[in-house]
Amino acid sequence: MSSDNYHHGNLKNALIKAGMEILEKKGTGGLSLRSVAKQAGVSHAAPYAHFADKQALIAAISTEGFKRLLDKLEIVRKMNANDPPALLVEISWAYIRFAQQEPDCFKLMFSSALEKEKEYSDFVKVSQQNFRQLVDVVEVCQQAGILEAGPADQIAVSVWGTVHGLIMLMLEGQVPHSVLEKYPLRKLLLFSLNQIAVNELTE
Amino acid sequence: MSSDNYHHGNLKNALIKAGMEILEKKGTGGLSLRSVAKQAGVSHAAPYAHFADKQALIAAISTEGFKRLLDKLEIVRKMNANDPPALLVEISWAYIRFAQQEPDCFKLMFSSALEKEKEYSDFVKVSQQNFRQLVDVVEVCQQAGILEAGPADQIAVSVWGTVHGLIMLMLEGQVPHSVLEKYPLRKLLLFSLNQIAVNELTE
DNA sequence: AGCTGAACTTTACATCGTAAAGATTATACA
DNA sequence: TGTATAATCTTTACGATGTAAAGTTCAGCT
Repeated sequence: MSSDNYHHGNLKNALIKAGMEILEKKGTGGLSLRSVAKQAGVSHAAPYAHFADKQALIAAISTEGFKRLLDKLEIVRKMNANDPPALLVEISWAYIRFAQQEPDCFKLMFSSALEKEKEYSDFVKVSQQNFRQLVDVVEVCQQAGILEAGPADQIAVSVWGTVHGLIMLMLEGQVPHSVLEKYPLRKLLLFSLNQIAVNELTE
Repeated sequence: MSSDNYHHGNLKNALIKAGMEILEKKGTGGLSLRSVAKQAGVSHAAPYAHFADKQALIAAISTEGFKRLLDKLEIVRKMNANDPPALLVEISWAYIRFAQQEPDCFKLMFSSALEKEKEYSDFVKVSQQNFRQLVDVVEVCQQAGILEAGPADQIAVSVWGTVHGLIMLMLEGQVPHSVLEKYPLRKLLLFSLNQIAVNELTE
């Protein structure tokens, strides 16, 4: 807090924050250990006091991204708790919006952890939390009769995959322009969700 | 052909091939320009005679991966041309199998090109070709009554997203073990496709 | 006050992408 | 056929990167 040079006090979190800032400004390409250290105002080897290697820092940044995503989804979930059709649509839409607003962070979250089978237990934990929330939503929708009965975890994977695949193809520029001109992203999402839902979801 | 040191003869393709080999053996982390050059038996700067920079080589490798995927899908498409339900299932399954067999190549294909808006026209071309094939399959399935009528390109995005998202979440280790133990991947695929299909798809 | 260990810096090194200049070969044109 | 020119490849060089090792500073305990 007071001292300047040594014992930053909370360098670990400062590095994660610095990493997210660089990710926003410079994208994945600019995310080097040294640049993160510089952004946090410490020497280039300082991160090694808190992270085993670059992968570990990346994992921590991904975990932070996951937490932010979780928070956003949670808010949407509470706001639409007693309107299951809207819940399904809006939580999916929030997922997509997050991916659009922080594309580099989002891509990092889904392209890092398994590099080596190092556990990164925080990452696994928040990932599981995310899935559990999704299963909850599915169960609510099942009880409301807008998703078919059956194993909620299996349906959750199916729904998640559909939404995740859509935004991924989008971010990678795989969805042809001709399609995007005709149907805005929100329409594509609604359409895909309607493939899954038993009753029609509308705006 | 004959001379050894200079004028390799077909270095461009040799580099692409070398890149795919390294991708299989060492994964994305081992894919450096220098390692690719060494694998092809040339000096580390030789690739610059054929590729503008590393990104361009990566794009070429991705394009080659896309071609291989396209070939596999084409074979499956021809084998199941007059059995639409099997066509839909098997071409999706082939997509997933490819991703499982060459995960690093697959991930590269869907995580590179847009780095800068450099055109990489070959990549765009083969990507469009892939989408067109998918639209064809969708239309066949619509005519057979196993996919609902409507704009085929929109449905194609939906189907592709579903399959792509499923295997992506899988490769990134996001699908909980508990789910995988209960339902093998093929079952999860069938389940997801059945969410979309109007008539039941079976084995 | 002095010891100990954690947090941070400095130095060093191998590897990376890439630029520049030199060497070698193929090709086009006289 | 001989030679200029361009294409292909090598060599050398440089800055940036990840990381190891050793040195420095500081907090807290005895």
